[in-house]
Amino acid sequence: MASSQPAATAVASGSAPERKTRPLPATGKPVGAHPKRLLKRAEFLAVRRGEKRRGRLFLVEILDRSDAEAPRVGYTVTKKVGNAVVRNRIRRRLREAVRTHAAGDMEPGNDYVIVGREDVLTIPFGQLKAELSRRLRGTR
RNA sequence: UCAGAUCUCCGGGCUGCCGCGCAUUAAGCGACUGAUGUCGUAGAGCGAGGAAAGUCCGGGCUUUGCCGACACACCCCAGCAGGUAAUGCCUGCCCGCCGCGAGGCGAGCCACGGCAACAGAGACGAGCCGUCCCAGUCGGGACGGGUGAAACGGGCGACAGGGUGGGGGAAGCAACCGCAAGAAGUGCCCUGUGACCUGUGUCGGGGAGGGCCUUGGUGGCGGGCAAGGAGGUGCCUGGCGACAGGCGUCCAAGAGGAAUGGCAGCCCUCGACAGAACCCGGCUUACAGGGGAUCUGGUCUC
Repeated sequence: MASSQPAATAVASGSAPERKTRPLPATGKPVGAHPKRLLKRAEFLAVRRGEKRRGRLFLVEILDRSDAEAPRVGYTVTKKVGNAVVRNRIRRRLREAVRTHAAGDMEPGNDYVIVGREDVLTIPFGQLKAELSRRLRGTR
């Protein structure tokens, strides 16, 4: 399964590529804008047919829409990971990580669905950003 | 000072940067439009809870039904009196049980049926032993004894069915209304000899279409929807109290697959349960830690 893949442990040890596609300004201010969202159930179901990249923190599904429009992203947090407060916090952390860091790593014409797992709640935000950015680029 | 009871309040704070939702601006800036304007942007403002939860009760509101009356069915409630828009909620009192106490708990109508281990002669209807009295035969009565939770006197609201009294039409914001779009097809049945009209029936009244099967769809925009209301609070008046009345004063989340977040720094007691979804009133359940008031029991000192 995903948790047994060496990629997950590579991130935990900090040896993964740390190149930032959107360098932070000298002041350390986070920047960026939210990408377009996926909202409808049919859209989520469509993305399930695409490429799946499993990981310790989340599962990423990617579907190429074969057009040049801006990338879109949807978030899924199942009830299995916790109550409403926990699910809200996981989704918000993922959204913030995408906005401040990983949005530039998404390809135009693609739809992304990020399924958050429980560890998103506790991992340091820097690791979350790096892992998310790396998984969206597809780097192993 | 310790232990406890009841009621009540709070439930991380501050600063900076970035981000989100809502409304707003003597129309600041930009774009579009013939135009009222629309969109973007920029400022200042506001932005989850005491339980927002469970969805267990009660209402508002909406629709359904052409309406009204009565009966039945179904569901709910059950000491007495009161409060409330209303309740299964709240208050007072009575009764029962628990606690030294402050207090706490109660599923508390009626009659009938049923049940009671072990022990015990005998357990819901009878009677063992002893004494005494009447009768002086059968027998009847009183007191005492042993067993037991309970023995002519009760118990059983986590035993069952029944009755009485009181209350209730149903479905729910994915209700519902408007706009746009889509679909409105085919066959059968009943119908002015009255089909149909809330679960059923009857009566009065209304009344021209009503129903079944099949097919498609589960969707878009706006309203409902938030400056709120049976609202909180202070004082006064009435009341034991719940509460009511009067005067003053304070309350600006409003999404729509769903905003209230992320990071950094500092501080403390190091942060529990937990996320508004039409709106209120209750109940129940979850909860780290802390504050206040009143009261009870003990201990110490004077």
